[in-house]
Amino acid sequence: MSSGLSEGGRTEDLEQSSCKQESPITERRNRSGIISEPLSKSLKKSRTLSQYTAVPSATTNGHTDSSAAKSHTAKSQPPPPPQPTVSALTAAKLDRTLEQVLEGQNGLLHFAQAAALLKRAGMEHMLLPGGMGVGVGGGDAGSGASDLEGTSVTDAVGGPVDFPYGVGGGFPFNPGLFIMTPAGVFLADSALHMAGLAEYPAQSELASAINSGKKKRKRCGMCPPCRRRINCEQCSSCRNRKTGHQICKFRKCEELKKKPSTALEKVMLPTGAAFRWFQ
DNA sequence: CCAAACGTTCTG
DNA sequence: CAGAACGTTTGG
Repeated sequence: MSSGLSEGGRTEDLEQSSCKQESPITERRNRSGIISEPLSKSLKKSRTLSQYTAVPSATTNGHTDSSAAKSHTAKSQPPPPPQPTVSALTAAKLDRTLEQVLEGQNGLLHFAQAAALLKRAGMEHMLLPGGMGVGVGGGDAGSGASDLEGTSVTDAVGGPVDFPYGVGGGFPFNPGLFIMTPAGVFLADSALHMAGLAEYPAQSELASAINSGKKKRKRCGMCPPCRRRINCEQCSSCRNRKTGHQICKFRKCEELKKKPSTALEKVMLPTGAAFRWFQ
């Protein structure tokens, strides 16, 4: 599969090549090792929504579409900028704090991510009543496959194995741990406490913070610009990085381009269909 | 402490 | 209004 990823014949220059260390191009890295600065690491670890939502369509076992998911990710994307936007699936490491996760999604928590967190916190037994073998927490989470950039994230996290909602004929997580709102799914406070993560800001806090526009927003990590991993080095932002302190224009998150107020209104779950606890 | 990048303010 | 510059926050 390593090579089968070629997106139909796209000119996979820069972006893809970064997966394969042999980037002939300017692998310019500053002293912190950033190659043309591929986003903050935290983002690299986030997962795309499609990774979760792609499953339901495949009825029961999501194993079917590793390819479907792929084409899904490579959504139509106007290729205005110099480089093509390859669906560089962001690496998935569970090694994140709740806050990071929360904020990473504009304050909304992917319940999959929440689940992962809870799992890390040793709550898998509660999440998975039947104790279905979700072998995540163990190996891959920590040592991690450290980085499945470009590899099929499906295997890593969010895949049917990792995140088997809908697999065993039902949602394996305890609904009570989550709070569903039109704006997304949050982790219930009780869950936070149980997981020993209560110290993290409650969603309400976060939400309000975001609402008031106080808190610095973060990239969604899912939009094409976010998935871009290299700077164009041509736009004004790139050229004026010294003084501008701005991310490459082509990498500027679409969510962040919007006004903070409208950002929250946007539901992260396209249809909400993915969250039917009862079915 | 430093780099990266978001938000705000300034300027054309 | 768009773009540049600055101030500030955030994460390593």
